[in-house]
Amino acid sequence: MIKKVRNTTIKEIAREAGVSIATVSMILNKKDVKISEATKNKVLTIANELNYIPNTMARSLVTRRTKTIGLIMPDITNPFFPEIARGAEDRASKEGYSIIYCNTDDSIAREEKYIETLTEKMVDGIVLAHSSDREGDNAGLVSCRVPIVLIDRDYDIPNVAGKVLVNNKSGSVKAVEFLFEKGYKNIVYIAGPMNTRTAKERLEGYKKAIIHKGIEFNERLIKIGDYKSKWGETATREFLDEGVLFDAIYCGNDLIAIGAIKTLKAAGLRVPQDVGVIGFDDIYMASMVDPELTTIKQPNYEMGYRATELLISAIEQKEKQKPEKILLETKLIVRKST
Amino acid sequence: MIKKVRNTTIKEIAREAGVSIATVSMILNKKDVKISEATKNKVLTIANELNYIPNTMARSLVTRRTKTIGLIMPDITNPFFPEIARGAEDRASKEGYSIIYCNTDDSIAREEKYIETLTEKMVDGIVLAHSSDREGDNAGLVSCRVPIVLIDRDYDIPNVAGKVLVNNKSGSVKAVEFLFEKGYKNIVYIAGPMNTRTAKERLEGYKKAIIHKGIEFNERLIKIGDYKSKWGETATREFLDEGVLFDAIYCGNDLIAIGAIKTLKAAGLRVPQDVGVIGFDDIYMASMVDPELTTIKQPNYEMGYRATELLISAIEQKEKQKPEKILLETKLIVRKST
DNA sequence: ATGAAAGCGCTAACAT
DNA sequence: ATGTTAGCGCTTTCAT
Repeated sequence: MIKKVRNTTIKEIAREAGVSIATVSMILNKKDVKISEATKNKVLTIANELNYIPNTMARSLVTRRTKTIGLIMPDITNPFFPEIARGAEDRASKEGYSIIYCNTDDSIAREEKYIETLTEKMVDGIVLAHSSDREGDNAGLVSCRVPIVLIDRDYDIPNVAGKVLVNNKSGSVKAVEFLFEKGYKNIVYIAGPMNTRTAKERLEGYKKAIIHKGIEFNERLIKIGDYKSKWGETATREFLDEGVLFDAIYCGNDLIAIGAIKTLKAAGLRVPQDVGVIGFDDIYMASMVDPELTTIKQPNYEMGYRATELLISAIEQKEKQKPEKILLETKLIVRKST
Repeated sequence: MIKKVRNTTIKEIAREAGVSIATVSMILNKKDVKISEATKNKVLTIANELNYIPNTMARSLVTRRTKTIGLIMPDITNPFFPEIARGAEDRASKEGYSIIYCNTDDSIAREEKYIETLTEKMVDGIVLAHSSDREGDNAGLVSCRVPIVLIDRDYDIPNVAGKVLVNNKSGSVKAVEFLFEKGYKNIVYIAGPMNTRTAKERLEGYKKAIIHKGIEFNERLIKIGDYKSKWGETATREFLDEGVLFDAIYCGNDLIAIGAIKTLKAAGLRVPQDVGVIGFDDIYMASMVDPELTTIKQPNYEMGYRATELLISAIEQKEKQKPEKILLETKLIVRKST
């Protein structure tokens, strides 16, 4: 192996300065409760001259902390995650923490393997970001011995130190109200699968908004399926075939919206002139794929940032506190051409 | 601080098995040159029962290796990098390495800070991915004591263990030949800044391709500017105003292409019916922003993957070898609607 | 105000 | 085939 040049050690500094290693250690760690200015300066100068860099391994071995955090997510290549990752890294580096990042492709096996690896590497905590709801099957997490902060998920495991969630309900309200403001009168909703928390909350928001507008809720106005563009196509087709009166579609997520637009255009309808479409900017970050599309954007950067913040505070807390839950608001990103 | 549950140690295993810690260590590290099957099994069983997880800190302290790699890039949020990061992580985890990732925003100061942090954390090597060419100013890198693999850059520093580059010239040839195949006859080129290696190589490729087609190269056919969409707009405007005869534009990168298309459309020209446009899928990953756009895509995933591979081999090599240089080919991604 | 010494958990050379 | 031992570089009581 390529030999690594050996670093200066506190031992060398101690010898050079004519003091003990304990003294050097105290000074370098600013625990200089009772150290004379003279020796302090001497040691600091020498450390600087010798270009001293502390050996984190040695330190971690005794302190049992590494100032490293694990970030587990399905796939950094999915446009949903880079912002989360960036937010996490920004917050972490601010506090001197580093981030080890891991892609699981949503595989439980890989997740468990990573949790073990991260444990070996002695990370101080883990930020966990999933793409989809997934209940149960958290064996790996449950046995994990460091604090965990969940992003966009709301179930309980023993070591959750916090959760950072998105206010899906208020996001839905924003979307529907935007369509009303734009002058659309009859807004239908294509929802995702109701076994997911997000879909439930988004539906609630839709209902709330139309009822608030004085419109009676009617089952015919919504269609429940999955978060795929194919479903957006199908559902839109069904609305058209059933002769449901609508001039705008609110979509449970961006994939559904993409499908809906496709069907509308195929049917000779113009978007947004004939039919308004808006969706939750969810999986594929439609705002990036089509900067012209109006969407409800999730605060991904902030999620990563706040989650990491929560985690660090849990790590550094003297006492274990009850898990904190942060609810972040979405942002309406308006189609430029409207 | 929240107390971390203490792990099983080899000492405990040794006591339990009635052997010495050295024996346990050897067995667990598969350096079991001369260990009886009996004790080997006994130790392995006990280790398993006790749910033993090695303490990487302690190991690293003596081996001086952490099985961790640093990945330094400008910004994971820039669509150019997630694929690189994913490629790197895939290759790394295959070999049991973890990746610490760092965003520099192309700031030298941040880069140097990260190199110091990574050194403290004792990473075994660094993969460095810049967004743009940047000559000189490599103080931080030069003094770095672990092997470095450069992505998409070709300058020399003492500890480069390798470079993974893109074949820009052949990529240009591909782009121009594609336009010829599509029936376009007069292809002009809007280039980026000639102080960058990429721009130089791409221009060479353009020249080679049109000369190969039997067309005489003429300075009026190219315009040199920068890698921005504004420049794409301006240059296209100039071509039109000067009355240069063209039916296709090859753009030095995707931003330029976006600008070019904008100007063409404003001038009432249809793309690709009236004018063909193709660009190098460079900074903003046009293929993602507009899946319909034909582009020359850089092999980003592969860059990350191969760079990490090179790095690992450099790390594990007994002898230092001369830096390896890998040249990767681009891929033509054809507009779906053509 | 400073030093001595124990030990974090492990590897590796050397004994036996 | 297995055990003994000396560190790796640092933090942290406990003395002085």
